[in-house]
Amino acid sequence: MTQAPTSSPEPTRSHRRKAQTRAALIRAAQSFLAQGRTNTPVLEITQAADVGIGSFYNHFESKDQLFEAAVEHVMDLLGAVLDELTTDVDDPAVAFATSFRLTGRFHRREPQLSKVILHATLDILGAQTGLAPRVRRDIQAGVDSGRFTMTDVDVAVVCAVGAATFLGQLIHAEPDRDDAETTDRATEALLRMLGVSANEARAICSSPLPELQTAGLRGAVDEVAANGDAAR
Amino acid sequence: MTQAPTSSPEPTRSHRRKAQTRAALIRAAQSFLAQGRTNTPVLEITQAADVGIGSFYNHFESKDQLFEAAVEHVMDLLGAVLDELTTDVDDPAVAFATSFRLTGRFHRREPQLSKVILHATLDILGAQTGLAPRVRRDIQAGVDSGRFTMTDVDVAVVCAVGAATFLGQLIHAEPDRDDAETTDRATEALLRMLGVSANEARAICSSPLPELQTAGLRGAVDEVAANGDAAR
DNA sequence: ATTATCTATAGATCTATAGATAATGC
DNA sequence: ATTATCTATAGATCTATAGATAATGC
Repeated sequence: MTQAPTSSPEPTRSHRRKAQTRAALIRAAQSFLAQGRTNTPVLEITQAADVGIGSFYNHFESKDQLFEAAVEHVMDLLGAVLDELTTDVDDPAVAFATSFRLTGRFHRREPQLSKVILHATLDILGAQTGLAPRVRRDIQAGVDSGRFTMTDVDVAVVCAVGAATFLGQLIHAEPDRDDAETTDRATEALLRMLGVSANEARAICSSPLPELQTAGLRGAVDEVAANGDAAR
Repeated sequence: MTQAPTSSPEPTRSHRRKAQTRAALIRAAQSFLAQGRTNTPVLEITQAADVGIGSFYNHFESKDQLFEAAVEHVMDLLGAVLDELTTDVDDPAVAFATSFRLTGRFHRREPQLSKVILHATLDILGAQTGLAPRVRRDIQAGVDSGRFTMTDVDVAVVCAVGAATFLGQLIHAEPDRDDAETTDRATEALLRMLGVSANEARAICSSPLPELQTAGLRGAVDEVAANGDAAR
């Protein structure tokens, strides 16, 4: 049991229970979202979450609002994972590559969470969290420092984020495919697109990667005590 | 009025009227799909199509089936447009670039149809029609002939189709952006990614493009006589 | 005679709340 | 005393069909 020294630790037991109910609803919503079943009745969602239907309306005004929160939660989680594993990377090319390579592996490691993101494709590009803002930051830094020769940041971001998203689709569609190898090839291609030499791109994408660890971060993002996971 | 010498010309008047009803339902479904309003009640859809609700069940078994047909219709239209304008292009790099550049312009030229595709993102990659199969064909040809040095076709397709899709999002999100210029830059970047030299990529994307004409093809794809459009 | 359309609506389904119950906080 | 939960359900909404109407095909 990782007892994370998490952000807002919800002082009272009542608060913790409320947060658990909310987290259970969000988890249930994610499982339906991952299947694209967005017209699932509220009652069915609350049953999957194992809470009374009345509790739903204590937390959310509508199903859309719940689904929105469920997507945001995954985006925040992915963002937290990427930040956790890319601190103190100075070279923008390596920073970009690391985020991209980790995201590719995330699709296989956390298929349900990945599918939540893929089913909300239209939110990815403009989101303030998740992969897109980090890709933008790294590409901008690479352009500013002259590391990248492709200077249209908007276009570069669109290509990279689109590729990351569709890469997820490919990884889900072909369960036998080697996700790491496929992802690294895509990363390499994108680095070349950005203007990194073929040799260097290959070297960057062959370098070791920090271990993708999502489980420990869930609680932190949920702002829910670790025992929330036991219910699953 | 272009009286296209279209495929199945539906001999009797009765057949033509039936096809019109179906086309009206599909057009209405597209306008809701473009807004992402997939839980719109059947009655509201039939009202938008200006047909009785009973007619819906003459043509489709469920709303999902209608939406599926509506998406397929757009994919077929885009596919027909691309084929129309890329016949007798021999160089795979030029063929790829032409399809990609035309698709980019399609987003601005036919925003509603484009949005139908973007809201069905998860269908794009695996579709048997639309951009994806053409991109795959051209990239495969380029790899086979040695025109492209990037040899992982699956990965290349994922990057290109993802970029084309998210490019559409960008073009819709920023109405003042020059769609042609933005698209050509993305195409150029992807050609470099595939292994075409920077100079050549630039030359290909600066070369003239056939005029994108979608209106004339709608009827053909609808398999509906030209007067079907008058009702709009 | 056949076929596609239309309107009206029965019955199914879903949403959102009222009111009861149980637990916590002070 | 307050707060979050629960169950039961009124009322709203939606689906899908029955049966009537109108037009075409032969």
